[in-house]
Amino acid sequence: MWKNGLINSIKDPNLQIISSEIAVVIKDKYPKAKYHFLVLPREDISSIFNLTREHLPILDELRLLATNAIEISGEKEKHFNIGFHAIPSMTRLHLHVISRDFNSPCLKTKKHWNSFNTKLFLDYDDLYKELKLKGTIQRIDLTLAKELENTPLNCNQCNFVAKTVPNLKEHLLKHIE
DNA sequence: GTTCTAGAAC
DNA sequence: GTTCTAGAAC
Repeated sequence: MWKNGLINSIKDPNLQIISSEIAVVIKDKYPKAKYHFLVLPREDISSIFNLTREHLPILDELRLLATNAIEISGEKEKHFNIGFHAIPSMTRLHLHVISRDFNSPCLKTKKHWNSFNTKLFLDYDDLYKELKLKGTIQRIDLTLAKELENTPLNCNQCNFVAKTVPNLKEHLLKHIE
């Protein structure tokens, strides 16, 4: 089943960037930017909705490995989005670590873009705070989710609004030196 | 999550 | 006529 793809990827040493006793960093199979890593716990936590306060130390570890992976890439951490999808498709909790260029042939749809550039993307710090405060992560409202998926294609680096996905991708190239 | 592709949009 | 999006996949 495709939903289990990530769990198989963890086991493949060829895909691993770095790992610890607690978690593993792999390259996303379909990277949506120049750098796109996933940080997954070894513990079988299926998604953000299964998290409790007991897992806060694991989140700390995921965040630490995210920083390590970025260091290996040679880029600056401020050029990355670090967080979780509010509506994950694949099982096994995974922290996205993605460079803000979004320059990749695998970025193809409006939903792809909006999943990283609207409230469909939960910043690590915000999720961490919610978990600490409430002890659980609230599921996003389905109607709101649909609205967010259909948000106009706003550039993440200026106030340009693209008409189509190819139009956005062409525009994003201007922000790359 | 992706692939495929019908038909909408241009 | 070509580009682009969006829904089914048994």
